Amino acid sequence: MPLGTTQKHLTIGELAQRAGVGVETIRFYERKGLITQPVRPAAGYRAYPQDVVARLGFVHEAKQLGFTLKEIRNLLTLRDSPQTDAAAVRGRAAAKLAQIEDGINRFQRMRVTLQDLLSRCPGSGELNKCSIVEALSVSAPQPAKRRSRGTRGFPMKTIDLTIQGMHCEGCAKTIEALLATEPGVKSATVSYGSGSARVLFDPASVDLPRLVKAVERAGYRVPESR
Amino acid sequence: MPLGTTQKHLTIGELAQRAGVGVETIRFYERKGLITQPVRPAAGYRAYPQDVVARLGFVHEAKQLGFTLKEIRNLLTLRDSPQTDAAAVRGRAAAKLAQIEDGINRFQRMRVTLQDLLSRCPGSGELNKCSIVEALSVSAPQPAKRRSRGTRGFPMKTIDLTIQGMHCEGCAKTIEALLATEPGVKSATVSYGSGSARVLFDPASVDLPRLVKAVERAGYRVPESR
DNA sequence: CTTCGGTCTGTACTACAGTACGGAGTCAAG
DNA sequence: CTTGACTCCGTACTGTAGTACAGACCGAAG
Repeated sequence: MPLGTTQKHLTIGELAQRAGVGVETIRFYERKGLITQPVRPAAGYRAYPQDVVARLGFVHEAKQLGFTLKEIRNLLTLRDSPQTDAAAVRGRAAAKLAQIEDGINRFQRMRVTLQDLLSRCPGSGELNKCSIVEALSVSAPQPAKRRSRGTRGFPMKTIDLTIQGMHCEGCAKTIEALLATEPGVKSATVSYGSGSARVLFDPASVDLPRLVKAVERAGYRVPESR
Repeated sequence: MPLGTTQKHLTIGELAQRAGVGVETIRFYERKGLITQPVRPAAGYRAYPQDVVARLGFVHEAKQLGFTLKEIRNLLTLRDSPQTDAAAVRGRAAAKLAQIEDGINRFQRMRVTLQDLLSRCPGSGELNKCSIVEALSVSAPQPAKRRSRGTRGFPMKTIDLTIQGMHCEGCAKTIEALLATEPGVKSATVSYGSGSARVLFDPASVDLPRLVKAVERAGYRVPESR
């Protein structure tokens, strides 16, 4: 048995091991107020009660959900005080959800643009023919601030299109990217195996014949069945 | 007219204005190697040719696509040398796309968990009845290191699963997110209209019965056809 | 000729989540 | 009683993308 009287207490190293983090991290969390300074019986060595392991588990889980350490500290403070109402915690979680959804939307926009650029860039050859360099070189920097979001509320629908003429997963990827660039299309997945495309779109603004034409222009066939 | 002989050259302030960034930012980019030190005719003042505006536009656009400044510097270096092949740029863009898709998946997993927690937490009342606090308090930290990347090279395949019991697009979204959290699943799209899920997965690591079970646990039926 | 704004350099600071290190002290086992 | 592992504290450093500021210098207009 190490120090800390019985097995009722843990040294910082033991705690770190059980919590799956580094020793330095625990002291860092202490500085940040996530865990309180434990009692120090033996010559200044920290002696932790076991429930701190669970506390660190809480920190770990909350981190997985995207909470920052500062937010986790607040969450823990709420949890520690018995008169806290669940609504307080719920509110924090809802706010974090909103943040995450914002993040997803930002990423999704990048993804669509990149897919589009990739689909139009030849695999090799002269640089100035590459859509990527070209698109980025479009100099349209705003001297003033620009704000213009929108697209809240989602009456999104899904549709499947049969596609003929694909000969590998690569073709599927190409069509996917191509569809994603069309106005009104939120996302598109194409399966080579089943020879079909699934498109998530806004029925108010999408132009179906246009989508079909775009796919056909790329060298594939879209039978008019649906 | 300010200094810099004619309007052929810009002072740092003018450049900053046209590019829509701060003066400090331009000098910061210079330190980072994104733009080269311009000539200094008048008493050490930087005099920029106009094409630097476009260069800063490139930086701005690339940032929007998620490239870091370091990556943008490499992109610019490629663009600056005439013998660069488009494949080099394409490769960078493809890598960034993969990173972004990773990010989307991570966020999506957070989103699902948070939505789930929120749906089960009462709007108010005693804290210990709140699913959020409860779920986070589950102490299951790994004592050992967990490393298990891999997944480079992509023998990804697509599969369609029939799903019964959905009653709106919301159900589809739920299943989508749920599938995305399973190991080996790269992405999943579910169509309420056609009652099926399309899963992009790594055949080497995915556990199909596990996926089916996950969907069934959520209250839907998956006929064993395929 | 003075003043006001712009520019110069270098360093320090922000947020985020840790990691690393030096030098000292301590614990338990051989 | 020595050795090796552990712990202490404080500070400095990582990477990302800037922002802020001090003190000096410069150019043009009143």
